Amino acid sequence: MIKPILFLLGPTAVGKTAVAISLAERFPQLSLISVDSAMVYKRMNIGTGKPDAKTLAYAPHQLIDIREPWETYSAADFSKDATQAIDACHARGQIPLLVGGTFLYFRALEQGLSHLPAASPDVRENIQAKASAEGWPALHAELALIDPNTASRLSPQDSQRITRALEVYLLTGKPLSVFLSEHKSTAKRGRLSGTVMPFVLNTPCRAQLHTHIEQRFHDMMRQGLLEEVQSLLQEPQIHPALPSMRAVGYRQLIEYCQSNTNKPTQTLDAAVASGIAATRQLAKRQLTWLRSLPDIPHFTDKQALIAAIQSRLAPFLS
RNA sequence: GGCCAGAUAGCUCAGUCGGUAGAGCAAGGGACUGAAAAUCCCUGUGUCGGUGGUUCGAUUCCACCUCUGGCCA
Repeated sequence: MIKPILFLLGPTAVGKTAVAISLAERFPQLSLISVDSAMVYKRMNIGTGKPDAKTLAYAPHQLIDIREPWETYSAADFSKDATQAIDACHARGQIPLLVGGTFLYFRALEQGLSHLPAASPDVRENIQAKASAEGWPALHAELALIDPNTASRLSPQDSQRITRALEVYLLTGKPLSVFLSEHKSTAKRGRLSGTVMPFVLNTPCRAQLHTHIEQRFHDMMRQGLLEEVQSLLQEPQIHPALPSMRAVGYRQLIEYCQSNTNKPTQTLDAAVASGIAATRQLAKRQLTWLRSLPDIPHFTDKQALIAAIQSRLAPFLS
């Protein structure tokens, strides 16, 4: 008996959520699971394009609102949570539909991750401190001594990956590249208990996506995105360096709020414009992921996509 | 109407003491293993406002014109 696992992926602002919700309305057997690194955060609603409370009430999404904004979430957390959610879903006799635009999460879920140590805030803090004193190239050089393989594929400026590679070594005494090659040799794929059926919702053309992005950002502003950001900033545990606060739109409005408290160095219009640009850049990176993913059926029309998913699903809907 | 300052990449501007030009941002392509809405790599031909003049050669100097700001009437 095949257990289907639907994937619906696509760039931001193409309307994935709308498709997922209309499928969920049509087929009660479907159960939605969000694949989104920003929607996991509570109280980050408008800027993440999260469905509103009313929608979530009749089309519940799992893996939304599962973290505080000052907490972290990771591809590994997602992989574990999503696997669990999928299994639970199958156990109830439902079909999971995973929707989102965080491609690393999809990949981690489908291909698995190496057995690496979890992030350590202390270690990262030390690395960060050293970097601000000596610069990233110095740490890159240090990495080259302990893990030349990893160092050679990283830019001397790639703060995030240099941090991670050093962290893995400091925590285990083993180079990251060794972990990665072990994973490759054991090739533990297919730990997902089910058959992945992926679909892509794409835009007919880039210009149209850009238009949607711009309109959507203005809609978010009308819905009170600035107020949402301001009220998040009120919370004592929240500060701009958090991963959650670096999310597209939030980061730019935070910069505006902060420049504004000291001296008005930036206009709100400028902040909005740079938020829109950041969203376009996100979409561009997502499109790069999509191009690297072979053989997934693409749709630019929502109705056609819904019909395709429906027919793929037909054998499983009794 | 007069005077002054501008007009150079999609935007903001730099520059060429005359040898056809370059930054930031935007944009495009790519990478991606516990922060991924993150982090990083690569990509710069544009009637240098228009028309004439000087010159071997003008985006650069000169004249006129057009447009935009500012000041004076």
